[in-house]
Amino acid sequence: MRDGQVMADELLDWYDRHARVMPWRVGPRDRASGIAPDPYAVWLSEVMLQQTTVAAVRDYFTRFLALWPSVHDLAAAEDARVMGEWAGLGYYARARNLLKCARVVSGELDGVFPDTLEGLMALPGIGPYTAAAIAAIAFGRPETVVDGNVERVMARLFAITDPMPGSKPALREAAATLTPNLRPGDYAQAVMDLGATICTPKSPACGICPWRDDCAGRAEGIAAELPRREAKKPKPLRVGIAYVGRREDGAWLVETRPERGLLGGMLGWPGADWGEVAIEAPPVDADWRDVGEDVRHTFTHFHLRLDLRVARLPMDCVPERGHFAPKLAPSDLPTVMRKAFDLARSALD
DNA sequence: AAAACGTGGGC
DNA sequence: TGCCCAAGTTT
Repeated sequence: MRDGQVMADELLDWYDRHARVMPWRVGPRDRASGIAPDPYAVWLSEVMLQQTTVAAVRDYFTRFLALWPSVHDLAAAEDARVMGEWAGLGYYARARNLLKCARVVSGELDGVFPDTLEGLMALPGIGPYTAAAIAAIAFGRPETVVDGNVERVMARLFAITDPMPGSKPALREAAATLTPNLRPGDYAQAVMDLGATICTPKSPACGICPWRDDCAGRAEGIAAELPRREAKKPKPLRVGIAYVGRREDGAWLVETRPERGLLGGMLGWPGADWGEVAIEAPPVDADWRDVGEDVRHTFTHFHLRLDLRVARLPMDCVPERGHFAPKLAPSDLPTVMRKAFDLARSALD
C-alpha cells in the first residue's frame, strides 16, 4: 500500500475526470468561477441521501430547494406540507428531524449551520456520517466521512475480512488513514462515487479502478466477497386492514399518524395496528365492503399484507377517527398507503 | 446495543 | 420472484 496522501491524490485525479453531475454538487469548475457550496443545500442533500439512492433523491432535492430556497423558508413551512413533499422517499423520521433542525438553525443560530463535528452532531437528524459530510463538503474540514460505500471500499482495499457490523471501527480507522487535508469534500464524494460506480457490491469493476494496484482484496481474489456481514434475521409477516372511505363530495377519510413510530407524522388510512392477525376497526359505522385484492408491501423489518375495505360515506358522516381531506393528492401518501389508494379507487368507481 | 425505521432498483 | 442493498440516525 502506498502513502495515504498519494492515494488520495490519485483518487481526486480520477474524480476530476469522472465526477457525476448532481444538482447538489459544486464541482471544481464551479468553485473556479466563485461558486461556494451552500451549507443548507449540502445538509438537505445529505439528509435525503441517508440510506437512499442518488436516483431517488434527485427530484426531491430539486423540488425542496425550489420550494424552500433557504433554511429560513424551510423553518417557516407547515409540517404537513413538508411531510407531503417527503412522501415516497421513506424513513419519515428524517423529514420530522429536518424540520426540527431547520427551526433550530433558523431560530437559534441565525440561519448559520455549525462548521464543527460537535456542533453539527448536536442537531436533530445529524449523526456521525452527515456531520462529517457537511463539515468536509460545505466547510472544507478534513473529517473522515464513512458511509456504506466507504466501508465497502475500505474492506476491500485493506482486505478486512471480519464481518460487519463488528468490523466498523476497523473500517473507520482504515478510512481515516487516507483522509486528505486538501479537498476533503471532493475526496469524500470521490470515495462514495467510486463505491457507487466501480467498487460496487456485486461484480466490482476492478480492472478500471484507480486503486486497483493498491487493493489487498483484489490481490487476494476476495474483493467481491467483501465486506462480509453477519446473517440477517428473517422478516415476519404482519397483517392488517385499511379502511378507505370516500364521502359523497369526493373527500377522503384519512388520518395523520402519530409522530413516533412507523410512517410517523404521515397521512394514512384508518385501521388498527398491524400484527399477527388482522383486527377489524372501522373508523365510522358504514357499509364497508371487502375489496377482492390486498396490498403487499415490504418494510425494513417485516412483510405486510393489508386487506382493504371501502365505503361511500354520507355528507353527515362523523367519523370516530381521522378527518376528511377534500383534495387528497396520492403523492402526499407514503407508498404503502398510495398502493391501498390505487386499489380502493378502482373498487369505488 | 440491538432493533426500529421505507422504498425502489438490480439481478 | 425474492433477496440484497443504498451518501444512517435514534432510542
